[in-house]
Amino acid sequence: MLAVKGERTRQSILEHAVDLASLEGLQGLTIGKLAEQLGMSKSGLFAHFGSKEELQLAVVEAAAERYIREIFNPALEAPRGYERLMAICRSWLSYVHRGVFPGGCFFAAASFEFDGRPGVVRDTIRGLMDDWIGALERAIRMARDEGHIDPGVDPAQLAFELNALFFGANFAYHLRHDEQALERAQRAVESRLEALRMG
Amino acid sequence: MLAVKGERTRQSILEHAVDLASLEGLQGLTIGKLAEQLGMSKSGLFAHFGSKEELQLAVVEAAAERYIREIFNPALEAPRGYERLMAICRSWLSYVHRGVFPGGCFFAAASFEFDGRPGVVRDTIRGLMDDWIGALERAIRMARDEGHIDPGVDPAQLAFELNALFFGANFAYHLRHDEQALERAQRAVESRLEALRMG
DNA sequence: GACAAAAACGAACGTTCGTACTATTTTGTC
DNA sequence: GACAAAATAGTACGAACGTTCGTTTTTGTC
Repeated sequence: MLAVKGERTRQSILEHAVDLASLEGLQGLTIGKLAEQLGMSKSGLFAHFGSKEELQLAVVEAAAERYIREIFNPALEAPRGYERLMAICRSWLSYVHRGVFPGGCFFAAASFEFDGRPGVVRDTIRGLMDDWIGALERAIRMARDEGHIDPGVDPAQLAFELNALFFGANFAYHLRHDEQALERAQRAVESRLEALRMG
Repeated sequence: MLAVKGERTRQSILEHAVDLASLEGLQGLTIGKLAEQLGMSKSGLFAHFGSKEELQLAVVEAAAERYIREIFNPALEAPRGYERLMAICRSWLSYVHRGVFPGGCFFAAASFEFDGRPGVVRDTIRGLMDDWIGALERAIRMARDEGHIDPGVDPAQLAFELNALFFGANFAYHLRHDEQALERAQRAVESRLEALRMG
């Protein structure tokens, strides 16, 4: 339990705001609606952030924390190398299946929402996505350096492909209600990685 | 030139609206902003559609026409089978590169924007995406039936993977400004298809 | 060129948006 | 329990939203 009440309230606002934004988008996320759903006044909520843009930034940060907690950290328990790389992939697909964000992957949605709107929010999202792809590349490089996969593999290329499969799975699962989407992605990931496997 | 003036105006509104929506989203597309950019009155523009939702639906339809015209039809000139399948893939990636929609692929953005919002707009987008994936599957089936690729291929699986690569390319190219994104996608598509090729 | 129909306009509606203030309540500390 | 500080509420604002309606302009037909 945090020391001050303000910080506690702020966190619970953000948890709810992340869920709402994953459904309605960061633009569709509105201070009035958020305050109403939380049973507090617009101005009281507003005071925690000072502007809509600051709220959006805080929401993006909170979503990133949830993302790391739910996808990345669990996978770090797997031993570095091939296993961990595979654990990250499985973790990603299970994260969609578990419905960590009610509207599907927050960052896939935010990426497409903001890719054409210059500003701080866009820059933050881009930075986080760069971090994510970078982390994926690092996991690939580790697997390569441990001698688990073909040394000729291009980490950036493979990270691109894996991430594409994740986004594609999220799309098919959430928009098309394709129940097999996650299995399809899993199958594609496995056959791609198995083909690179060594030893 | 169309017979009636109304229809001409409607079309030019929609062409502009599609561009605007690809940048700001279908929700961010606003009647006032659109009217201002076109130098006409809000009410005059509004009268063409009767409601915001009808405008959104018309915009989605107009975007679909552009999509088919720019991606699909050109690829139909290639002979059916492996060549046409590859032509569709190339066409898709070049469509992103040519900037057919200023904010990146309209349907990738619309899919992620509306996947959590029930309603007619969402249903329409979903139907169009089903059509698109269906068309991709058909092209794959043709290539298979012509004996150009491995007869054991699962069209739905391969269509899923190709589409994922397209969306992934759009994401990396537009949000991350990864200039190599399209080449990466091209490379992934080619190696996936070449591995299936026969004869 | 007359004239009905179609298209575009201008002004206003009620609502909601983000934001700014001031007052009130709640909190943590001594 | 007093008391300053922090948190929340209340009210109001100008702007923008989608929408309605009556008027004016433009169009196509005879």
